[in-house]
Amino acid sequence: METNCKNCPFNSKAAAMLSDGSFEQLSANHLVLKFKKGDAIIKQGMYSTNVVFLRTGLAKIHLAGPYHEQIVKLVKAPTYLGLPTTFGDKINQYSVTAVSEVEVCFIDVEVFQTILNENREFSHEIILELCRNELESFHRCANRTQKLLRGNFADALLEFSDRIFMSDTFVLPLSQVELANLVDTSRESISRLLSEFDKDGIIGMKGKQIEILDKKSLKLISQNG
Amino acid sequence: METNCKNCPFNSKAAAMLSDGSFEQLSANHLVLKFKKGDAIIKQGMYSTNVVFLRTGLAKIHLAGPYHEQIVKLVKAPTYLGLPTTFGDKINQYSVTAVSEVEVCFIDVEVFQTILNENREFSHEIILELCRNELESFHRCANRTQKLLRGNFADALLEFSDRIFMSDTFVLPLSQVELANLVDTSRESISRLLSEFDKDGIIGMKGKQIEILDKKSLKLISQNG
DNA sequence: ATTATTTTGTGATTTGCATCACATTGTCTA
DNA sequence: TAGACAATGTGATGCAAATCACAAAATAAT
Repeated sequence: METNCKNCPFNSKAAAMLSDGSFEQLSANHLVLKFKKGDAIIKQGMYSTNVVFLRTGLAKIHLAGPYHEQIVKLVKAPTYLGLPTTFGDKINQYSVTAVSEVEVCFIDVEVFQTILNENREFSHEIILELCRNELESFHRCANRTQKLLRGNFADALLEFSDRIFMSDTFVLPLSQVELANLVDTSRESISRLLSEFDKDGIIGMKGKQIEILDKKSLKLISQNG
Repeated sequence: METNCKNCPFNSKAAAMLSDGSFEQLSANHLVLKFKKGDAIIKQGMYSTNVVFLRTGLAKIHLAGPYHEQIVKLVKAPTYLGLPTTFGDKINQYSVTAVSEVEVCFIDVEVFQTILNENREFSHEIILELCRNELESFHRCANRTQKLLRGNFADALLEFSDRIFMSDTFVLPLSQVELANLVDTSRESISRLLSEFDKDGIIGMKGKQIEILDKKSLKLISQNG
């Protein structure tokens, strides 16, 4: 019943593709910007006519939920952001905020559209990426709602380790409040859980520096309560 | 903070488009089938090389969650189904089951691909539809996890009434177990909630026949606890 | 029709986690 | 280098909803 990266049928390619053929037309028409940790890259509710390509760094996708801000996911370069909003009514439907130093390209939708029209491979990759996102969303949502807190938080840690940083040691990229909004709990529960995992020798923690000591256990916790 | 259809920037078009220009090439290459309520149209884990177009009827998209089957959403014709799986490794990543009598077209991916390549408008519409789905997913997930049970169930009833049946009276398309799996609760809670809403005059209920008597209240419940 | 089997209704009990309420530490800034 | 403000740690309490445990309907099967 468990869902993880191994089950995922896709690997990201669309992002890397642009460096291939159609890069030239693009490079003349994009704007590269740097953002600092905490800066807003895309703001929900704002008008925008750009697609954003995250070149380097980490960002969080978040949106206003009924009661509090919801962090949908943490994304890592390279990836496209803001497609849904720019193709729609051009009002951003979610926010994206830099979580580390970040480099992004702002690409005008018209230009992006043109490339999409003229490059079948590219548009195919974009479709793939969107399909992948949809599936990911389904599974993420099913997990979040069915699993207990411990499992969800274990998942978050595993994702940081395996997908985001690809290392057993990393600095927590989010505050406890943000972690709570990512995993759908209270800040206090995150605090308690971190202490607990640390005490149980599952992770080592000094400040925001984390080391995954017992990935086996984490995976077990992910599967059970 | 509330998210509902009014906030949704998109309206479904891609599905209807095929009847336009590129319908001919398609009609020679598709297979129309009928399914009865309860029949599996797409089965998670099965190999498939078809895109499915739901022509008429209702279907549920569902997948194996960590602990029980999760109903992602109820969909209504016309819509495409199974894109993510057919574009990926051709293993269905979710199931789709008929919830009413249903007519579907099975379209070979190759053919679908060709149309996509040769028809920019169509491929654009597909991209739009996928973007729309992604946003919908985000919001749905944020709501499900943040709202209390009453709010979520109120939403489900409102969605049936406003989006699926477009009428204040309808027959519940799902069993209580299914409703529970859609709204992330236990079957018992659904039963209690239905009784409660009935007792409070918010809905009228005889068997599975439902009438929304007080939509105002339902919307209030949706917003608060 | 009559039995079997799946759905539904409703109480009693348990529990995971939010919430409240502070103490403590860490981080900016003037 | 204070002083201020934000981020964290941790206990005590409360509550929404799951779970357990059946009875009663409703459907399906024979």
